[in-house]
Amino acid sequence: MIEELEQHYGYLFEEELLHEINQVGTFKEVPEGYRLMDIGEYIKSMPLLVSGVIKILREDDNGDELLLYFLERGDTCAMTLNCCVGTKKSEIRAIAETPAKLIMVPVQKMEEWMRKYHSWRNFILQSYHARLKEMLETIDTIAFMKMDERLLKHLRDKAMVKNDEVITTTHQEIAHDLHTSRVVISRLLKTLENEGKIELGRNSIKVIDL
Amino acid sequence: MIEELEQHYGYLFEEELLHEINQVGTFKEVPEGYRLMDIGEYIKSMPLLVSGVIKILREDDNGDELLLYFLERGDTCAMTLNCCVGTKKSEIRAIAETPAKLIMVPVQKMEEWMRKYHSWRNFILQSYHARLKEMLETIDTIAFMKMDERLLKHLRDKAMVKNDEVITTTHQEIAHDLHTSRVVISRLLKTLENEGKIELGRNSIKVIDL
DNA sequence: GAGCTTGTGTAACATTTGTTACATAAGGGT
DNA sequence: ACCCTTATGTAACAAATGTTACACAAGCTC
Repeated sequence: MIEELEQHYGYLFEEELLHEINQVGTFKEVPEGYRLMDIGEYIKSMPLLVSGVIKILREDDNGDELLLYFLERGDTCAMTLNCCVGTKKSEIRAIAETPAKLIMVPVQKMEEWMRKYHSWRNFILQSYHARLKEMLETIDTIAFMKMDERLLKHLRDKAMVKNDEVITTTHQEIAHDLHTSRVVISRLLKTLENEGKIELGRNSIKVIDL
Repeated sequence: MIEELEQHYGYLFEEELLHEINQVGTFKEVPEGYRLMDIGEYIKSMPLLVSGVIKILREDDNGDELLLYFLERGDTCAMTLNCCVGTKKSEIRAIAETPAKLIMVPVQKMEEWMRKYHSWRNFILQSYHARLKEMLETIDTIAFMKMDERLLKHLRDKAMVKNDEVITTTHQEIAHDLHTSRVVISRLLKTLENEGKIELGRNSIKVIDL
């Protein structure tokens, strides 16, 4: 595991902290679609994302879902950070959007490292900062944008994190992520295609002007 | 200032930290409607709210507004916390919803106290936690609820923080907070009144079943 | 190729929300 | 009392989004 650590977090953390992480952390490799965390589950460890993309979802009481944001390499889940202060249950669902590699660190170390390592404190604060900004962006999106704009943004975001202009997905899945119906998505996608912004195929969407 | 501090933060912070806050902090008292912070403004100090209610707003490029949440006594603004790590410009607007008293602490102390005081670390993490939860609730509200539900929730929230079942406001102001039009609010309010959930007056709304 | 499942296209309609326009009321100032 | 500003009520219509229903196509299995 030490190589993965050095490679992706070496520039962030002190030698000593890297050593500690290496000692108590466990390496985890998950396939696409793997559910890393679900709403109401107890959080026992926090993930440091080494590679891959994780999508973070919110669900209401009726089972309606909404995509909050994507996590990429170097990110950690801020909701997990809360474990050591407030509720220990997850408020969100985390699904591997691509195959992913993670280092899982026991949450008990959080506070100890906060005291000992300047770089860890910074990392945690940075993470909170990043997550709050992403939440703000999510709010902007759902509060101020109409569905066609949200859809196009979603496609671009997805193409971005996957690093591929061709997205492999179904209209149904997009509808879930954006919390609307499949018919609405099909309709809007067709419009976007007519406008020359995307090209539609079965199980695939090519985003033209990224 | 020391009495205010003792009274509202005494149970939270160590004696020594209280002393430091008292030394470097400045006391601030603002009237209702006072704009404490605006989007794009530079953040030089973080507020510890002693009394009153602050409303936190988001605005998009077109000047459309949306109420994010209310801050109450004992809260601080998590967006301010970011100042010492990321951007130094505010992402949000903060308006005094009631007359309010605050202690303003220079942001430079943040990191120093994070190192020195266990209670400060906890306070900061707790604040982030609370803010993230509030952001999630805001997202739930705008993503999953229809306007009539949002409106009723808003009225109840407002009655709650103001500690008064009679809300003094205009339809126009509510429309701004919920990012919709005055006509829509008037319409829905009238429906709520017919359902016996509220009583309407000029410049006032009485919430029946809190 | 027949039969199945899954994904997509589209029409017709319902509901929700937003917009425009105007009437009227409430209260303040003179 | 009269004028003015601000707040509210309501109708009529427009636009966006959600729902239901169904046709058909693509790919898979047998």
